[in-house]
Amino acid sequence: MAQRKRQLVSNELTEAALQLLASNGFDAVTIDEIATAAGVSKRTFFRYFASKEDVVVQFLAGMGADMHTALAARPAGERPSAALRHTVGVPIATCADHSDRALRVVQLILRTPALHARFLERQAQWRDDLAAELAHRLGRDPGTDLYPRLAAGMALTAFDAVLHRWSGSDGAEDPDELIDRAFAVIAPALDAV
Amino acid sequence: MAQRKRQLVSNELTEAALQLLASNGFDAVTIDEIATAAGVSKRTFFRYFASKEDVVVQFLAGMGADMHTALAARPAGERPSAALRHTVGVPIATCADHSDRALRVVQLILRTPALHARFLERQAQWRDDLAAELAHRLGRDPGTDLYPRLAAGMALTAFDAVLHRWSGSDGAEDPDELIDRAFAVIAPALDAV
DNA sequence: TGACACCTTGACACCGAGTGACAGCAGGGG
DNA sequence: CCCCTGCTGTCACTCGGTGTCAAGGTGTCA
Repeated sequence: MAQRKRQLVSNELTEAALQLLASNGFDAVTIDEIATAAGVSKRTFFRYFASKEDVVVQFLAGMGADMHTALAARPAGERPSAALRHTVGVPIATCADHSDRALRVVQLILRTPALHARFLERQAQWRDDLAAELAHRLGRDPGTDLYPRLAAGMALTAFDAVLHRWSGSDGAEDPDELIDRAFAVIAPALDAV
Repeated sequence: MAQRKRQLVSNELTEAALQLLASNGFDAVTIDEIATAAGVSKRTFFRYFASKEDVVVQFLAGMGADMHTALAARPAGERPSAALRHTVGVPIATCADHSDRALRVVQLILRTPALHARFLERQAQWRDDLAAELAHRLGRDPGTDLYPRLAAGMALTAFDAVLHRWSGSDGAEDPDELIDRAFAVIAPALDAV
């Protein structure tokens, strides 16, 4: 009961925030306005989201965990380029599925410096997680070997480039094809011993 | 005359900020404290720096421009891996030269989420600049070709990994050797047609 | 049904980052 | 000597974010 109500209020808040921020710009909207639009108080907003950026970036919250589990689930002997391509494919597929909303959110993030910074911070966290998983997967020591961190960074660089192009083309370009082209570029480095 | 005084106040502010932030932590120091320590008012602080993060991150301000000009100065026929390795070598050399101060600043940035986010934002700007220069250099169209953005991203991934290791080892590891090892990993992708 | 505990909420006060406006104070040139 | 310019401190203000407290709804047990 209480859980469902919490989820309801959270959705209401996210809905109001996304609509207001996307149409008026990030800085022109105050948290009081978002909260009022959702029918709650400013104090309640901060009981659901840690910051103004959070209500937007949390939209991409599960992606990190999704990628980590996706990488862990790949067959053991698979080449790193293939494993990472499927890993990065997970959040991209999520975007493509909800392309209407995801596109608006991504464009808002990439165009707003404060949001972009938070997004990059989250990506850095993803990179650390993927690097740890890769090191474990390949039996490499992350303390002395640069490869895991570099490989995870390259995969996320590809992810970022694809996202950038996808948002720049207003969703016209096919994300899956873009990933394939990006991984064709970085694969030689990922698979070289 | 006025210019020299401006520079003097700016240095005073940076000095006070770096010392206070490094010893007390980013969140525990207010701008009033920094300004008072430098002998000016809070309002004057904001006439020199746009934000609390800025006073730390601006320490790395020139690096972006330095890398851009360094890349533009490389011989035309040089392989991308070699050109980018020298490009990334510039800010690393700057760090190594002022290793005492640079190390403290980098460690502060990597350990403080707000600073890390701003730093990543700045790196993203560098990547855009380097990608544009690379595209111009190689005669590629950045509108359709993913390579320039990916190559710049990989080079900065290497930069980031090196910085991380350098700061994690308290400056014990040799940055130049770390870059060489990192570029040995990513070079196959940079130089593949 | 009533009493109790628990959770959520709004109201209020508060702090710190950041900005706009204004007045005062230096120095440099006429 | 005066005026113009640039820098500065003060003040008042907005907004993001947090701690506290009292009030209201809900579920449980007797």
